[in-house]
Amino acid sequence: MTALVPDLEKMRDCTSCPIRHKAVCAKCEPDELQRLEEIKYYRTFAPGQTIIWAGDRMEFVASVVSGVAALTQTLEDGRRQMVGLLLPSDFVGRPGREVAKFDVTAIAETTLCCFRRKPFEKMLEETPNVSQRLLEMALDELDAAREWMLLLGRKTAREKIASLISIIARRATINERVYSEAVSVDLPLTREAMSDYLGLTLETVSRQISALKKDGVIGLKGNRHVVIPDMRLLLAETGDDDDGGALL
Amino acid sequence: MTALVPDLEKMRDCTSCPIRHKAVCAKCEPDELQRLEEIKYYRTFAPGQTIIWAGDRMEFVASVVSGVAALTQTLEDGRRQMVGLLLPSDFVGRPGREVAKFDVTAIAETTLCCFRRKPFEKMLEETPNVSQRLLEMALDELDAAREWMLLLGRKTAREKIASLISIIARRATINERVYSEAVSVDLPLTREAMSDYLGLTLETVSRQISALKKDGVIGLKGNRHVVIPDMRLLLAETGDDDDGGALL
DNA sequence: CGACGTGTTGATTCCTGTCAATACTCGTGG
DNA sequence: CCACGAGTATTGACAGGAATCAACACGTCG
Repeated sequence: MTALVPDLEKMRDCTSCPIRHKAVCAKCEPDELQRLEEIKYYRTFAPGQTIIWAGDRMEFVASVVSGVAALTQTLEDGRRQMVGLLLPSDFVGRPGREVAKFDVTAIAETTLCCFRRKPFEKMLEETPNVSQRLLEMALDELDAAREWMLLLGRKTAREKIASLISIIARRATINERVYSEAVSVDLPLTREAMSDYLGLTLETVSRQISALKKDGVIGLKGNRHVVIPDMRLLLAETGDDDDGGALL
Repeated sequence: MTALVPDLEKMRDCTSCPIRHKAVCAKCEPDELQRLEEIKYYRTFAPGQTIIWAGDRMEFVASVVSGVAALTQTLEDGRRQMVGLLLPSDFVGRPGREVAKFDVTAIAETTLCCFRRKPFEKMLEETPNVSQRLLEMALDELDAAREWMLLLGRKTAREKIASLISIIARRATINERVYSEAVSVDLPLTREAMSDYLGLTLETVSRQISALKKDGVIGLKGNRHVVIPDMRLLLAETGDDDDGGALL
């Protein structure tokens, strides 16, 4: 496991950062990177560890460098909904807000590149390359959130599962896009995390995964590894139109 | 009705615009406003009229000046989900995207202040006052979308209705915040539009409204007008914690 | 008046949640 | 080495809430 954790010492230098060209700093010039380096520090969280509690004062904003984290909300009686899945290069926190609105929890071991909030907000004002990149990212997030609203509001349990798997598969195979060939993917989520994400119970998640397996749409190798014999079969189960619905 | 429609001629001048201090132009200096005036034009849409179809080329982005519009998504078999409710000062369209991703439909008579897309994108790059304001608005929208995800994924039909009414009531009474006194509100939505927003059928919406009425949580004056004898009663039905859940 | 859009209410079905029992996986420690 | 336990996952029985199908009421406009 530790092999996947970045060497924090080496990463003081932004130029060798794995998310350099995708994160909020993507558009920065060398002198702007230097300013960022002055206000940044790294933190690593263990799986299951809470990064931020809703209601906490936000001392920093951050980029996810590696790992997976969840943005969740909870109703007073305990019902929980994941409202965002944070992957490497995603941004955490909301500039201009004092107090966190959502819980942030590490799902896998997760390393953040944190920026002290106040200086970062100052940079936002003075550095269009940062604010413009953040704007792009926020608009992308907004589109993703809206896609997810369709899933939560209108899709059946089976369609939700098929959508989730196809999204993960799609992201895992961005490069090797051989459409009709078998693809195999690791689910970075437990059944419970999936249920939080999809607005279902974990029992229903489990049942629908079993059903998709029984119907030959997917195969299972262990609990977290999925084999997709024919992506088109899976996409046909998502309820989206044939272009795959542009989900993420 | 026409009394509510702004006089388009008078509004060539941004300084007298009703949304001047809330829309994407809120932070602009006089010279920047002038640049905006050069690329803007007004359009008015009748209730029910489609403003943009998903898949259309986006020729413009816009601010809602008056009225109400809906951002919706549709599954191939016709299931529909509203993913945004656009009120005066809200922004329509996504800079940097060629093709619209969602349908935009006028619910009431709606006037837009449209900006030709290409020149607007150029301004975004050159005018931090615009891009920073748009960033703020996008982050607010993102928070609202995430609140809505909790509602769609985890709330019961009754809680959804109570949440919707309390949000509308809250927005309608921003100034006169006498908490325990009766409030009355107009719902700007049909039952069908509510069902699209809440991820329910219109029958369920109707039934739950009747149930809340029977339980004395709300009163009805005609179909579109709601009286709330005690806001705390209504808030207790939303499922949120007692602070009202910060929904919008 | 009749037609249409809108809204209400009823009967029934079925999908998903709930409660509960049972496997499986992976460490730890005897 | 195996037993034990905690965390995770599967499966079953059952109940309940919302969807579906259908009939009917209300208001407006021609």
